[in-house]
Amino acid sequence: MLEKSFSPAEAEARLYAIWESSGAFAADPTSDADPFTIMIPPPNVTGSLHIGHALTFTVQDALVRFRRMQRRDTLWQPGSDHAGIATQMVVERLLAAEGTSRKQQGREAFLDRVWQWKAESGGTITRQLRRLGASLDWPRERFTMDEGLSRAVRRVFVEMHGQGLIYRDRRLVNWDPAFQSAISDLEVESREMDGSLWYIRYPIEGVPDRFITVATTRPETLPGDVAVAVNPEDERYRDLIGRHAILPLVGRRIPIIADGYSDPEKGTGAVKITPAHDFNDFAVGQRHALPMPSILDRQAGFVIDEIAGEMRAVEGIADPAYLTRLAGQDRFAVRAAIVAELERLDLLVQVERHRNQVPHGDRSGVPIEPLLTTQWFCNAAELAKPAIRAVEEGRTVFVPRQWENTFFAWLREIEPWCISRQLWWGHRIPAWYGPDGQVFVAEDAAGAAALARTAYGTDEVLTQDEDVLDTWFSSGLWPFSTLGWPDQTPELARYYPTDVLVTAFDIIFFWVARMMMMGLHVMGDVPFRTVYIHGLVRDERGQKMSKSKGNVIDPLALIDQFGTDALRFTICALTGPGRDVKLSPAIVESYRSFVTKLWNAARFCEMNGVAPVPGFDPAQVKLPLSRWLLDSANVAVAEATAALDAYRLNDYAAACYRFTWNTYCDWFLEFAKPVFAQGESPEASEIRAVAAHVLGTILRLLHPAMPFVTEELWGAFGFGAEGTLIRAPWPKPAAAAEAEAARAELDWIVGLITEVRGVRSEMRVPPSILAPILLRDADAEALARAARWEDTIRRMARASEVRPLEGEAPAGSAQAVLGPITIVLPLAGLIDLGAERVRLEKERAKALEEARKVQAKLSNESFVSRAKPEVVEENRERLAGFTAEAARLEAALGRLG
RNA sequence: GGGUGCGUAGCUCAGCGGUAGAGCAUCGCCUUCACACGGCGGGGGUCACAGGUUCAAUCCCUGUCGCACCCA
Repeated sequence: MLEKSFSPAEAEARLYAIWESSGAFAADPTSDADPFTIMIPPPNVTGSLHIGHALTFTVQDALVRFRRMQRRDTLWQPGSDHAGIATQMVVERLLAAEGTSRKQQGREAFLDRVWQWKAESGGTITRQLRRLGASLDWPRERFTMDEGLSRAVRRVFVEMHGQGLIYRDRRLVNWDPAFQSAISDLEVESREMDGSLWYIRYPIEGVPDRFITVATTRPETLPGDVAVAVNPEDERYRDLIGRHAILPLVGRRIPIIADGYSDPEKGTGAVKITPAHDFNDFAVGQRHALPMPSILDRQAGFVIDEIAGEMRAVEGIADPAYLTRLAGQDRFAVRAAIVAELERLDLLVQVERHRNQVPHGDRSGVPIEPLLTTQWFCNAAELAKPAIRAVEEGRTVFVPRQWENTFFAWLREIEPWCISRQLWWGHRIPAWYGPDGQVFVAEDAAGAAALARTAYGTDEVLTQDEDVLDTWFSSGLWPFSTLGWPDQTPELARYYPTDVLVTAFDIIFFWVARMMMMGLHVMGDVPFRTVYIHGLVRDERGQKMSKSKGNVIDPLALIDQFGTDALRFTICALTGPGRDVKLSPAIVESYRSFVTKLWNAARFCEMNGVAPVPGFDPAQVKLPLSRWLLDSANVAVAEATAALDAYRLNDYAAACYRFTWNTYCDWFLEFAKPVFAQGESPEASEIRAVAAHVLGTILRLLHPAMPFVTEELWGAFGFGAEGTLIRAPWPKPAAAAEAEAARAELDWIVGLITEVRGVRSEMRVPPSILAPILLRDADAEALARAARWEDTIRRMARASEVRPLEGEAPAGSAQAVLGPITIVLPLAGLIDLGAERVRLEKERAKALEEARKVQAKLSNESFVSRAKPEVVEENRERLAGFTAEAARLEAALGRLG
């Protein structure tokens, strides 16, 4: 016997263990079934399961379970990435708490410590994914720093270096002073800040008392200025072009140049140019072949080494000793000092309050400093071309389609990708330097040594590049490195390209684009055929969840409270393509009712002897009720399948919900009750068999969304051994015999019951009072149906009997119109005849209003002549229907007296 | 500033040329032997606004307003 209620916690742990230990999640490379592959977007090894994970992994698991049931050889590849910066931060914090540091420990000891941390704490999210029911092929779990994946990284690096797609360059990069590492454009977020715009006047060389005033948000970079730029069209400054200004505080002469970058409308129309500390200025500097002295170091402290030689004292304008004293100070202290000195020298014209966008490191949270350094770059523009083409040609398709524009927009104007990071945790760059600085790129030290021997003719001491690669470099290889590449494994041949990548839009640039570029370059084919982009999880007010807002919802807390199935079904029900999901505990609680409803329906079945019948053939059923249910189930199966095929999880959930609750529970089981009450009869045994069959269909349909409760019921009913629903075949529609007739009959019964219930409820007849149902103007077929279903009608419509009306309707009856029939409910003394008159008049008015609208349409000459004939015909029928209904209601009113 | 998406019942959303729908919430009745995490019934919408196309517009087009997000 099923327990009175479902206990999620107990069932989840038990069933997951059965699935996992029985190998139910395992892909089978030797299978001859069609493969279906999803690569997990590898979560950070430092991560723990948050609600966004719950969304994306629920979607993935639902798709995987669906395809597995469709007999596909399913590989859902698990794993995590090493999260260079995040992980290094975590371990550095640990060291700090122990009173030591990364630098004190040294590289090797530090890396040992990170691996130790990973072993102890790194598996959090993989444990949590099991609670979500995720059916990942765990024995295949990979980590981006695994030896195999590291080998793939080295191989790709070496190959691409050989092809000129990876190179060293001295460029301006986004420098994170907190991490003291370069970061990529994507790891920078601009934040709007309250700042100031400082107007500073620079004296013009050789023109006493003439100044040019520049406006800047970053006065601290002034010592690095190498020019003042004005727009060539700007009349105000035309005569100054070609002259020189004297750089305040420094004393160096800098040219006044003409460049379109300078916007006459902004500030004063004259801008200071600091190529080593601003991306726009860097471009100007390149155009005009200007020097690029740096005045900030890796800690964003002030340094004068590169300008010291050109500092000179100029009376009232520059004093080298002042700048020298500032050396070593932080950029913000230097800003204050420089502003103060300019003010003292009367070179500060004014200060305006100014809102500006300040780039910040997305992880460190500190302002980013553009810094001129030598780094490794990847020629992303070149790699982007095949990726763009693949999407243009539909070899990879985004769902929903509009995200392709986002993808294109970013790839079409992509900058070189800075792939080196000044960190220790990550894939060390496979480049070695000879004594003269010559670089040798090889997969290992021996390979580099061989190259060096060829170059030098002797064995020289080589030192490996200190830096590591951007984590996304290894993540970009994920779809094939996890399958064994560079080895040509059976898995690689079978599962690449993968079928679908599931992720949120915020990761299109970071990861999707990089996998596309790397996959096409290395494998010569797209990494996935479909990219399904889902929304983000928000709170019930639509706000993005964040720790600082305090509105985060912990998925594990929801699971503890309501069960995994409730959370998963909620997510499915709310996940339309590209739609954000607004989640709250209350909504999960309300969907838990559905889990409970399913459980109770099954329990009711069990109590009534419903059990799977071996060899049951749906095509052989005779009763209209059986045929109607099977036909309805076919519709549900078709809807659910189509919705999952189209990644419409919400439609899938709704189709299952509707069929289970509104059809199976509300009508079918109610209709079945009188039959079950008969005990043993051929009729009852057919209904029991059909009930079991369709319950099995429901369990299979719902399994991708609610794996645990469905699996539990599957086992309890003996549809299969415990834990085998996960591998049961996905249901297919199977035509029910004479479904049309069955549907007509059941629809009529449903209509009759609904009408009677409505009248009784509106006339406030208590359910305890039974009243006859008298049918006026009913034809033989209707009367036969009423007779066949009398028990059911009596039960569900609170009727004492159902029979044709003979003679006149008893005085004081309530009436309702059902097609050509008028339903008469003799309730003299029980109802308020005035209220009944009002009710009937309202009904009649409604029918007349509808008839009037349709009539108006049909009276329109151009409608009749220009609309499609079937639409015109349809409206003629509607008019006839409403007119007849109004007439019957009119007659009913007449009978009221 | 450029782009994308969205404004439909109190809330969350579906519909997308011809009858405006669901879930939740709400109201009324019902402790009927699966389920009160329930059953039955009801109310509730000038489909943001203004033009246009069309026999017909919530749906297509244009513009306006509002909200959200992305990029600069």
